[in-house]
Amino acid sequence: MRGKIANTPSAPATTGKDSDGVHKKASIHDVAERAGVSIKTVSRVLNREPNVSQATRTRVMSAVEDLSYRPNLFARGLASVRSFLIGLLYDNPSASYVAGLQFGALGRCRNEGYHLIVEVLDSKDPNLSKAVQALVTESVLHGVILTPPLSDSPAVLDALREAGTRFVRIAPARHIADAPEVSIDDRQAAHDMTAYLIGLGHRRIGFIKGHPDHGASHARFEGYCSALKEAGISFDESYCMQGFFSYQSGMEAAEQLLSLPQRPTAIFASNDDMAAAVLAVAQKFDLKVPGDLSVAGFDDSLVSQVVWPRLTTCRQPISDMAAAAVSMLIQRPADGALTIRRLDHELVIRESTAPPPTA
Amino acid sequence: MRGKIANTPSAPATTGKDSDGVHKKASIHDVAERAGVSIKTVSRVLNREPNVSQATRTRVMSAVEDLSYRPNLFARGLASVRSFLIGLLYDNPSASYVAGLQFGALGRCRNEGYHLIVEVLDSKDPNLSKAVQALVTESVLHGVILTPPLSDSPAVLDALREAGTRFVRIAPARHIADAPEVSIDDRQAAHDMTAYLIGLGHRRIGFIKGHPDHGASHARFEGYCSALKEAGISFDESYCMQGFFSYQSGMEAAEQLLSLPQRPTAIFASNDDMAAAVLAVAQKFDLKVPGDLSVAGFDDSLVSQVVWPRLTTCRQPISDMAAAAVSMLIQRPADGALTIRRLDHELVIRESTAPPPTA
DNA sequence: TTTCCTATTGACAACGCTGTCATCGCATGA
DNA sequence: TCATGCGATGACAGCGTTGTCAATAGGAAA
Repeated sequence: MRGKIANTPSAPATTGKDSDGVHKKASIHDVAERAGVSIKTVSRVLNREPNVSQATRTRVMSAVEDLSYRPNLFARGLASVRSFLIGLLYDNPSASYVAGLQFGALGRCRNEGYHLIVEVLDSKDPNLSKAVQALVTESVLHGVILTPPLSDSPAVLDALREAGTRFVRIAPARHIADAPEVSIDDRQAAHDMTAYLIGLGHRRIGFIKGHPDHGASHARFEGYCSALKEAGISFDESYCMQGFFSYQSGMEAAEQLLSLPQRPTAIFASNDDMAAAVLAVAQKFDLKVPGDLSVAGFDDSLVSQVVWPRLTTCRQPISDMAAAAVSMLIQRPADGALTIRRLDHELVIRESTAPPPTA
Repeated sequence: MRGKIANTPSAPATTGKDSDGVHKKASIHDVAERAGVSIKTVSRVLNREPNVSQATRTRVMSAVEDLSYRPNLFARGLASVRSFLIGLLYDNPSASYVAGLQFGALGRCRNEGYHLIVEVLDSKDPNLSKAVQALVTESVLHGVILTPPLSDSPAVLDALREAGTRFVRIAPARHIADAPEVSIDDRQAAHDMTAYLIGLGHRRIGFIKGHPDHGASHARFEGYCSALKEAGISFDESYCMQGFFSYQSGMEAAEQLLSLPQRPTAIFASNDDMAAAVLAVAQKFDLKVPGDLSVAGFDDSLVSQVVWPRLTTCRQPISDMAAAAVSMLIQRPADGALTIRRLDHELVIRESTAPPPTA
């Protein structure tokens, strides 16, 4: 306030401003002084520790309010084990997938007073484990969220264990003891979708597999097979193409499927991007969707609603999964060591599927 | 090494492992001891400070290597002004836009040894400025990157200035003195696209505006108008629809445009999502693209390649923009106070545009 | 030779918080 | 009445860095 005539009415607080008009941040000492207690008591209140009288508690809280005090993240992290920082590691799957995860994680983080630090890793990098190690030693994360295909990378997993950093794996391929994960039941979901197509009357159902490095790919394929089996339809290898979750790979697979002498009346692709590619190829083959060919995807990503006809797909609650992962990270391990969290999927029926042509 | 027979040959390092097999992190003291210098000298080497002899420098570096030491982010942030943490603030524009920005920012951060902390804000939130303030006081960010529509939010800008936090705005609507920004020339880009359509022979060109809160929206509209004017085509208000960057809004706008008695032969939408919607509506109206109707988008997002026909669009180097923003944040303000950084756009011609039908 | 500089290095105090342990006051039970 | 226990509080020492300032050595200048 020096050099200025302070004619402002006694403002909400007397947080000092320096000559630049920049707020000086209040520290725990300021709060303590204002509340007439020791800094330790302030710390107690802020961390909801027991053994503080209600009276002091309110007094401290109002001092906090007045000074708009927020504890310094760095100081906290340095002094205690808790760091309030969660890492989200990914290796560039589709934009919408990452964005969805991130959104869910952020929401939960905000509620809990945590922050999210994101990091891209290259799962093909030979120095992957070094990179992970560097990351966690440097920035003392409370825990990290692993997304596919990182969820199943031994290098990453080992590095994290070595460093003693907690982690949660999203949609991993394999279960690992003591490695918490959250996923949907991909097998069941793919089963449901296939069964739905069969229910429409389809018998020749093509399938485009996902990237072999992604755990979900295998599960989805199994689900497809089991539904066929259940309906007494014999499995035909030529109806199964290897895709890689990319639009491009979807096109190639679709070209082959639709060139078959007895072409399928329905194609189930392991994700929406590839399903969208099927749509494009169908147009090229002059096939009407869904009149001549039904197409189903997986993920319920933006793409599925942006193409025409809109895709029948399977919605997985990506945001909820990420939120759950954050919660698992935050909650102390003691609270019932629930290591596998499975969320519900949902079939989303749109215009790209219909009964097969009555030939 | 207590309680174990150390028969390993003198391994890369003697980083202690405790009984859980978890690496104890090396601190600057360990490095100092191993190199036979004081911690301050280690600090000097790590921060590339002058006045350290080459000999000690190498000695320290090899100790760092041996112990795979990485300085603790929190301690650094606490002790110095530099924090190595950059905030990316966004308010949920399209997934691909955010993902692109984030990717670019991450790459540059990694190179510079910085980390990225992401945060979602709600630009409609009346407590927005409080939220920003809380964020920056709490976590001592080196600087933040603002994405539209946050780039133009007075609440955010004021809160940041008040807190003395540096920021860079991505694609803001208005220039503000001393507020660094990075953008493309949206006006010119839209001009180019419109001119391209005119060049194909189109005279009735519909336009779908972007969200009015986004700065780029106005600039793109201006570019459209100026290109028309330049070609001597009179501006027709009924060919201009208000959109909001969403697929839904694109559909509504397209419905209206295509219902016009004299419908346009080309439609230029302010982003790809809306352009994709135009494609869908065109199909509903039984119009062939590009035979009966040309469609152009903006952004070169994934969507533009996933629809059929693929969209002619304008690529803006989103990743590069974010990377540039990071650089601007990191580089000291003294280094030539370059506050506006403008990157190049690029027209991407695909299958959704062609000469108008020869009626 | 002596003096002065400069390049190199180190000791030590922050930074803002939490953990540990000591202290105080008051109610309880013997 | 006095010891005992417990709830409430505070003093103080770190956490792992960087900033400040002092100390030392070796070379140039006088």
